Amino acid sequence: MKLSKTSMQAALAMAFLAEQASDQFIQARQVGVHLGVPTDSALKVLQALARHGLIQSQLGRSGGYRLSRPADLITIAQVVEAVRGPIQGRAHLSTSDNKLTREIDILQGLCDKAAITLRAEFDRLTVADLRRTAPVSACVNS
Amino acid sequence: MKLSKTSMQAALAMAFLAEQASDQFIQARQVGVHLGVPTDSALKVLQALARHGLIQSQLGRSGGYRLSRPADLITIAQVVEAVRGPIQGRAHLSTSDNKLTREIDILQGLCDKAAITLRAEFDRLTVADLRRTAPVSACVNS
DNA sequence: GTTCCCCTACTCGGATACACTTTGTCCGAGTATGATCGG
DNA sequence: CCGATCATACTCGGACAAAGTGTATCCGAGTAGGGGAAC
Repeated sequence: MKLSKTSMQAALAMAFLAEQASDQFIQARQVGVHLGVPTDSALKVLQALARHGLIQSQLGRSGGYRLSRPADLITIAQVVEAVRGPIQGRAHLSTSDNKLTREIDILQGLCDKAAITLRAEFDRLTVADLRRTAPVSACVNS
Repeated sequence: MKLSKTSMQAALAMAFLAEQASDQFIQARQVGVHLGVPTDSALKVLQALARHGLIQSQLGRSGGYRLSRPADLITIAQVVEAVRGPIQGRAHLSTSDNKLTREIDILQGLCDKAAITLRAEFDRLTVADLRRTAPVSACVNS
């Protein structure tokens, strides 16, 4: 399984916001500097996260972004789904007039099941876990 | 999780070869017709499967392809890895000079773990299972 | 009848063009804060 | 001293170009089997 660049940026941005005071708004510019990406790119990610309610945005002169709830209540699965859409199984093949529907259905079912397993895996890790210094394997394993 | 078009074609081609007599060579043309794709496309898939030893190829006038071992000894994971490369976790982000290495490592570990889980899921289903008429959920669940 | 040669049908492997997804960048519009100006 | 107005700094949302990945198609080269001709 691979995490796209955008997903990584989203997770790292969330970790960055988690470091700040909970009542302070952080500007997209600062997030971009921290991630080493242009402000526009950071903005895209932050906007997606805000649309899904993971962070709050403040308009105006002293605006910015902050977490909408404690970091340990936000899972990586939620972050990834905010920027990549729902984690779900898909079997890419035009279900043409062939009689292969049975095999395709079986493979589709396999994809669905794998997606559920995958999402559960990503749900075990929270944004707060990204801040811990100790190896996180135990958390994922538990 | 999603299965690419190529992966689906590979799995369906394997299921098709599993239907044939075990000592009979099937031409790429026939596989293509069965899948509803051009012969060239089927050829690409079959060549990849042959390179990884999942099927045997016979050159010459009456050549073709056949399974190299019983269908119940070939898992979907092996088929997918033959055409898509190994199933492994990757965190797409340039590990620049930032001090984000800890967070990136944690996310990379999560990807690796997810990939292992995913591969195990795909290893539970064999090519022979694609031929069964009953729903295969039980197999995947067990 | 036997042997040699050629012809055909197929696979092999790379190369190339196309399509789709992902990524990066830009622009106009809207909003809240602070400063300024007039009463 | 107080309130209205303007300038500023930020977000919002869409649109668009660029890059990467996956997909489809084509071509020349090589190989095994069968048919035909010569002996």
